Amino acid sequence: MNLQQLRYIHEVARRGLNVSEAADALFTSQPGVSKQIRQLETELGIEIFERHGKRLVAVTQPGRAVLAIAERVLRDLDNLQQVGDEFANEGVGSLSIATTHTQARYVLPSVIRDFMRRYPQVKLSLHQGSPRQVCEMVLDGTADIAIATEAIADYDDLVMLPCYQWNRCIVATPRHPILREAPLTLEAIARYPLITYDDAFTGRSLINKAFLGRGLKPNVVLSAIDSDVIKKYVEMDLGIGILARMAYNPEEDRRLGMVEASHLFESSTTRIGLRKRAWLRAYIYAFIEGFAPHLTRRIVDAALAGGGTDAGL
Amino acid sequence: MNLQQLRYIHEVARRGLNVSEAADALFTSQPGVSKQIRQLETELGIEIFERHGKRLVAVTQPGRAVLAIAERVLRDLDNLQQVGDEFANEGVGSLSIATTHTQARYVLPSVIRDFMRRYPQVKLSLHQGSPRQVCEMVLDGTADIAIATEAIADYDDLVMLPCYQWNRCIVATPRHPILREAPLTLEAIARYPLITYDDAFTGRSLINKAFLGRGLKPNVVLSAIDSDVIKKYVEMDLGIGILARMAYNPEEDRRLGMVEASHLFESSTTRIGLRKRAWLRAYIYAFIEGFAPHLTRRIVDAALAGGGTDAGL
DNA sequence: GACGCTTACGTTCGTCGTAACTATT
DNA sequence: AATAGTTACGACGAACGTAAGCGTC
Repeated sequence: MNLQQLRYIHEVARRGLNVSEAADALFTSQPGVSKQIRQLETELGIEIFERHGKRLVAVTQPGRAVLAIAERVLRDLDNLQQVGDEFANEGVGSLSIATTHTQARYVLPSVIRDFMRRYPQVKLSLHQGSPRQVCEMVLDGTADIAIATEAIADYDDLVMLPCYQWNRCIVATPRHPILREAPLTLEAIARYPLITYDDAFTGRSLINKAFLGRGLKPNVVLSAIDSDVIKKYVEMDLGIGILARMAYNPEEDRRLGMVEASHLFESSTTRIGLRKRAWLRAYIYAFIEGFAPHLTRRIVDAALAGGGTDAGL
Repeated sequence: MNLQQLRYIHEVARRGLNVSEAADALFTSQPGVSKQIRQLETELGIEIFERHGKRLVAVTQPGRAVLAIAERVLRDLDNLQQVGDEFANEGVGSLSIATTHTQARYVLPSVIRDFMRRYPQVKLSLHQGSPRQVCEMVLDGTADIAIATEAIADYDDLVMLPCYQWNRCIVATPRHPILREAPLTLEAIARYPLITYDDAFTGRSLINKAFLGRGLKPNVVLSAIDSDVIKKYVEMDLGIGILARMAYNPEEDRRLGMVEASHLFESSTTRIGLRKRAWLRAYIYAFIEGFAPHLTRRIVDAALAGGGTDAGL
């Protein structure tokens, strides 16, 4: 048994049981991969892949178990490399963050500025995507950490740590009557054309839920995946906007009026997502703590090791 | 990086940093081990071991991290082998149980009889030891599962699953006055010479606690590690015995009188201990469920994966 | 007939073990 | 002086790549 064999079966499984493709991806020859796989199967005394004649057509039941363990081993090898990098060159390295627009634009800038000041030698990269994409980037190693609000619970191999809670506000053109409603109600909001986030983004699900709970059918005329688009169209008076509170800045957004709407919606929790059992470089812990001060190294470690999710909050 | 290297550093660390000894244990040459370790260190870019001249004297800080991960990888390789064995030969294999006297003698016999009937092809072995030894047998792979009551909480790499609760009784010669005390009190018990379990065995800690809680100083004239010894000396009227309730059998123990004492002591919980993230053969799940019916495969798997300990009960 | 996996074979690279050497206690 | 680890070197074996063969779609 050796590591190559584990890499091979993993890649073959990942590539839809196509050995040739896997071989290419691993920069080696197809017969080599084929042979190593058979060898592993012989050694373990089981078939990992089901074959129709010569073609691989499925993963057997023991194969699934083997693949699951193999994957864990490969992740751990990654972790070993990480440990090496960490100590060989403390403070030097890279940090890849996958996140959504709202976080990247309105929440992270100050955190990142502080982080870059403290770790000038860390190459930071920011990948933007949907909450789902963001999680998958972490799973496949493209990113080290994910930051998002939605759709982020259903990955077995991710640990999700709550960072902060936030709620929404209503924005409209400065003299819009909605700004003078007191008290502000969902019914009042539902009377106007609405502009807000796309489904699956930035807590949109809780917006839907609130209206649904009162039997209201909001007239969403435009759904965007980012706050800036929403603001732009609200400025043009296409409708009123439901915006994440942190996306409104009285100085920048002088052309918009704003009223708090926290009492109308459940608050959303933004979370950090990490690969389970990952080994993190020291500066990653620092970044996390910079973003969510209650997430100390101790707490993060505990969550990474066990399954305990909602530590803190 | 390869698996040998991980095996080497693990064995060297385990053997007190003695490379020659590790080489012997791994049936290979000392220079080979030495070289592979250096190679791994070079590849990772760190020192795993601290050297004084040529001698290894300590594990460095990164070394600790590396060793921890390496160990996990090696365990996973073990698991792979297990998966192979399981599917290659379902129902054939071995099961090694590490436990203490009380369990082996009074609780397990019926469980094991049923198990052997159902899995005649499984070679069963029973290892007896102190609770601490029992846990260590599981950690180093000598045993698959540990069953014990005491001192079983403080191993990070073990998952402990509660199986059943039990309490104590008092045994004495048939006409002993303690048998007629009503209600039975700790004060009454403390008046007589006592025979009970050794510290660190069979819930002794809770016996101490009960007396201490009432400010009593029991006169323990003999502490044994097994129930049979206790009974024997109680028969000889050297004192009265505090015994695990399940160790008294009215038919076998006709020469002893017994009274319940559950109301005097906290009840103890006997637990099964498993290595975290172990891959278990199907019959092991069956054995566990035979012993503690609430510990279904689902529950055991959940506990093995995460850290969640006291599932059930 | 095109694509995809396996078998066969020669080359290469890596690992292992022996022996000689050096450092530590 | 003895014990323990490193360096050096030669031999073996395992893995790889190329080329040809066979099955499946």
